[in-house]
Amino acid sequence: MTNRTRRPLTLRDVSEASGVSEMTVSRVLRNKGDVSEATRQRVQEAAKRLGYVPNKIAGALASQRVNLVAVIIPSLGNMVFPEVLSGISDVLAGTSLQPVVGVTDYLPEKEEKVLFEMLSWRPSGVIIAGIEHTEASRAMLRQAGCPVVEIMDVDGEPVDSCVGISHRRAGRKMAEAIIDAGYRRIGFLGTKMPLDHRARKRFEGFTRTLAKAGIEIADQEFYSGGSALAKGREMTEAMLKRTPDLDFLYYSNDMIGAGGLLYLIEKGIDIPGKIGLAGFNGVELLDGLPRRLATMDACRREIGERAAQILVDRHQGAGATEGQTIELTPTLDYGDTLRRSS
Amino acid sequence: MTNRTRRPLTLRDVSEASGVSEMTVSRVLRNKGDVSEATRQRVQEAAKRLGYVPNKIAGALASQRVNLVAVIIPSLGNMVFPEVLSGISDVLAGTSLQPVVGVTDYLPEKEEKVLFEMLSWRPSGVIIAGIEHTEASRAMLRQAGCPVVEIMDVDGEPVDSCVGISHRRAGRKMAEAIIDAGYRRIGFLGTKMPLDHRARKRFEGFTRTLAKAGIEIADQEFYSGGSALAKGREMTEAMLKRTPDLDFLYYSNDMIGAGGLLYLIEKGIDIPGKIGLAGFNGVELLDGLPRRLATMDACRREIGERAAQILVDRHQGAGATEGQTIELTPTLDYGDTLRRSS
DNA sequence: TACGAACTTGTTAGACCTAACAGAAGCTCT
DNA sequence: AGAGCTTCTGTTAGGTCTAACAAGTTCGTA
Repeated sequence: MTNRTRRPLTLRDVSEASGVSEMTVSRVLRNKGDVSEATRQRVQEAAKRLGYVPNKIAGALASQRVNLVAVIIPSLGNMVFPEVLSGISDVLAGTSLQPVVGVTDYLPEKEEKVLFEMLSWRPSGVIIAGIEHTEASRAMLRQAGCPVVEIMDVDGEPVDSCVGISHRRAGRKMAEAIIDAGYRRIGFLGTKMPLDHRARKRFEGFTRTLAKAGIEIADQEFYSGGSALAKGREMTEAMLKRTPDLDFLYYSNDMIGAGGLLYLIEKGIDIPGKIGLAGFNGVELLDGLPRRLATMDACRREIGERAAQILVDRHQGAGATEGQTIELTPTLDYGDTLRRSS
Repeated sequence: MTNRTRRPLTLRDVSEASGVSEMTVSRVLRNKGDVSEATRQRVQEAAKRLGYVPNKIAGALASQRVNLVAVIIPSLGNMVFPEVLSGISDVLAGTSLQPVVGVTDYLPEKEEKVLFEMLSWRPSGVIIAGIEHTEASRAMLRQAGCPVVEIMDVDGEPVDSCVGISHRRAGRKMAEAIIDAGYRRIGFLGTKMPLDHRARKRFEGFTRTLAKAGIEIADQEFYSGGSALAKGREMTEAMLKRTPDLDFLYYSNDMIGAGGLLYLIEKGIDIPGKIGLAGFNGVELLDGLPRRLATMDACRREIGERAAQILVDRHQGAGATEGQTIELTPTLDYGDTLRRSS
């Protein structure tokens, strides 16, 4: 049906095929400006017949508009960022904006590279995870000439706008709930990632609050690599062997928490009586476990939505405020593994 | 430090700042062509000082080269596609090519839209999940003027190249293993997704092979939405209540399989003696379960790598063959939930 | 000294599209 | 009839960069 030429089609081909100027074809294809119904029909028919696909490269250069939003996140390998992404996509779906994602693997140098790469496409906005960046990255963001939204975390100085939760506060809140429930011998299990600032801040908020109550972390262990679920299991076993009198385990993410939970259930240990557990993130996965792990929802979807909405508003020029910070409040879910204080 | 002008910088700004022509600046910035060391230094210094970020839009238009690879997948919401993606990224990381991903949500119309969108950026290659597409999508792929690799599935007629496994064969292989192990009353649990062709093909291969051995699926149930782990649990419970004499459950994916496994362990049922279980995909998650679910690895990472490699080869023009199909062979992992035949 | 090669830089002409304006044709209203 | 609209289409001039070629410079050598 469609002809099999190798030369890519241009507006000119469509204009010749339909006997009007390139400009008119452009107007039809973008639904912009007045074109008579008859002409519109003819042009559309020709474009479809030829299989013409507009060249956005040229369009973007000419119009100085690239309806792309750069979304820069550390990883796709756990459920947290895909969920943020889906919040973003949903909001952008109703607009002319389109997300393009880049992954940094939690490496600042890679973030710098990805950011540079992205900015060289002159996007209409940037959504970037975290509030800690290299000085070069911050300079690029400042110079970008488009709205920038830093997400996930609000503990720090954003370049422009910011949507997230306070991880320090989240750590604090969890510590308070644990203390109120009467637990005293507390172990911490987390990832060995000095560059995961959010995990670090939660840990800081957590330990600081315990310290104020005169409690010190009784044991801690960090892992890297491998299946999080398996690691949670192994680390829990190891830690309880080492420090058998622990009465609470706080995991830096739900996945390792789930591993620990499964291990303890298997061992027939009384949860949350003899030992309490909590994770972080509120991943959907937890719904299917034999018992629901206590966790704290990080508002991931909403973060994505709000961040995207900021860009949409500012794109439309609607007196949208520059530099606003939106702090969301994570909710604590006691699940079945954390005693209630009362 | 950097000046805070709103007007975006161009080559001209750098050329004026360093006193050479735009062309020379371009050469320095792309590391192409001979430029004296002295000039190179001066230009680089100026570019850095101004904070210049090249405009790829213009570059791509002028050079007729866009080093982007469109990667089109149905979803980011389970572990399978991120793993394919990471295979792709790893291979492309060593080249000038860069992946850009689009998500279709298993919707053919959305696939068409995403594909159109992607092609309008004139990518250097397309990697697209699945081998079933609308006629319009197939036409676009044929016309794309760049290499196309369809991935995950080889049961069908690819437009160009193809890397994947045969899901029919995978279903058959699993059925054979189950029959060999002596199971006879078999239940199937899957997703309610008429558009997930790969799951459908596995199911077909599975039932057909059972039929040849004179066995019919004793019960089946399909779900949609919700936490897969929880669904697996619920469906397993419901099915065993309805059809208590089942001696095997085949799940269309590992996540619901894991849910079923946890449920059965909880009930203290003898696995794989009284009842056997198997899933599909070989997700890393399974490593952390109390028992390892039988599964079949779908070679996801390797599929991503091979697909990317094809594009790289063809991009380099290396007498790379057009239209090749690479069929990988999934391996059956008996885990702890499927008796061995011998 | 003149010639060619090697190296370095500049000039010109696009790549394909859109913004802005210009012009033609038809209409309404006084 | 002519002014003033509206509706439709075309023309021109970019947007920013790169390919291809042209031209200058330096150097070694016959």
